[in-house]
Amino acid sequence: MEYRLRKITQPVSLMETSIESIRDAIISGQLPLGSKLSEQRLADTLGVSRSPVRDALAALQSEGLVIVSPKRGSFVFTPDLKEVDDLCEHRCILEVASVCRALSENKELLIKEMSGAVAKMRTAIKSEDPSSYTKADMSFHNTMIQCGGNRSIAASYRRTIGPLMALRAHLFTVMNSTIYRSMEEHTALLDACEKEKLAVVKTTIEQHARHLVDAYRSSL
Amino acid sequence: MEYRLRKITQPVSLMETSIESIRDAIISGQLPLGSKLSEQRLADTLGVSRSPVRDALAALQSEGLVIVSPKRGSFVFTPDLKEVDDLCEHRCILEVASVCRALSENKELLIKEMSGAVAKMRTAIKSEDPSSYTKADMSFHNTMIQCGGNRSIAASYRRTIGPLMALRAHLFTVMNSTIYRSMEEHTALLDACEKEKLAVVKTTIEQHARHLVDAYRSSL
DNA sequence: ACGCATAAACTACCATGTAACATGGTAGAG
DNA sequence: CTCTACCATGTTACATGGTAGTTTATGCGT
Repeated sequence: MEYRLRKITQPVSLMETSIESIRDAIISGQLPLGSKLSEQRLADTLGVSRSPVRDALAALQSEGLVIVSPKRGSFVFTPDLKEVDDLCEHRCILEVASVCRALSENKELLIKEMSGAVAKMRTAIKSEDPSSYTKADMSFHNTMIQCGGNRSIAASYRRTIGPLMALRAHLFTVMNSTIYRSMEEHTALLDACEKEKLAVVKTTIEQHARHLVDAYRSSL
Repeated sequence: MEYRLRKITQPVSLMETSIESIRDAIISGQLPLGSKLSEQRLADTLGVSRSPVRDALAALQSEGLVIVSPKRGSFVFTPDLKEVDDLCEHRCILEVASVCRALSENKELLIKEMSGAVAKMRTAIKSEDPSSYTKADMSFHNTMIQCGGNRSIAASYRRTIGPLMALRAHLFTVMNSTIYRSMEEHTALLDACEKEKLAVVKTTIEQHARHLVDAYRSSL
């Protein structure tokens, strides 16, 4: 007999939900860069005590989304150009390495997932849904990392991509005008992967990342 | 008017001290892999309350040295072979990328610092001081990362190298027999950097990292 | 002796209290 | 007007107690 009962979802800790909440608020741009984050105010807003909020802020600090200044307060990160550049270079390195490994060990899955993400991006553009496009974009890049099969790199990528996603949201008006170029680069990257042209893969990824730096520079 | 007063160094937070303490105990092998870490016991041992210990364990979890299992307890990490392999591959990628950038932008400093570390290693071997050798080894590798000049990569490297250092300590009896080979590889790497033979740099770093995986595999 | 239920011990999670520290404004002395 | 000390306020670092979930020990019946 099979019971039609929903599996009991183990109650996630308040700290986890706090992390999600605050991270989403930062990445979505709801909390502006550099804005102050008071433990007490966040706790009141989220309806929990200061402890899980405090733990969450510490975790988000290790993700680079928050900087806590001892005895002074916590703030949403505010990168300078050098930091954005560093983040993008780091991201490129991880993506290129992962894709290379994925192509040699997991090519079918990689192509399949990338194609799916590209399709979703296409429909998002046709229906003019920037939010869907962003989601598909993130899953496209996550696919490259996941198919690489290296958990250490995947964990590092998660901790590195947060600030870039937040920046992307904050620069969205700028990025929006370049959405077609972004689309083209994704398809070019998929094509290069299918044909296993590693050099093209590398330059395409680097080009793709450079545009975020350019956008940030021009926004200053 | 100039006051002849020494600037007051603000006392480091208890959390920082706790992190250092616990990390050192893990990396030095004082706390065996997989051993249980009770907040209460650590707090009693360190003479502080549970709060800074809790914060420290959370931070060490993000470094990969500790895993906390909700409501069950915290434990020193216990990697399987795949994880060690992933860590080493990740490390190689970061080191190779950093050295390439360092060679093109900061070569003099890189060579100078690497030479210094190699010299220290040499004297450590002559005086049969494994502890000094390990320190010099770590500063050798840190130099490669620091001279790369990418802070994002440096932060990621810090979070990745911890478990490998701990493993190294736990495998020390095995590693000890290969200390001469390790020494040779470091000098070979320095030589390749001086001559800017990037391909040699890459293969040497990969070879160097592989030995840790091999040592761990043979210890199972 | 063995399986099972129950209790006890242990754990981290969370709430809250306290005190030290940082900062900005303001009144008073010069 | 300027400079200084004081004070009010806001913030975190840390301590501590309660609670709920997990593991281990224990006792009981078979």
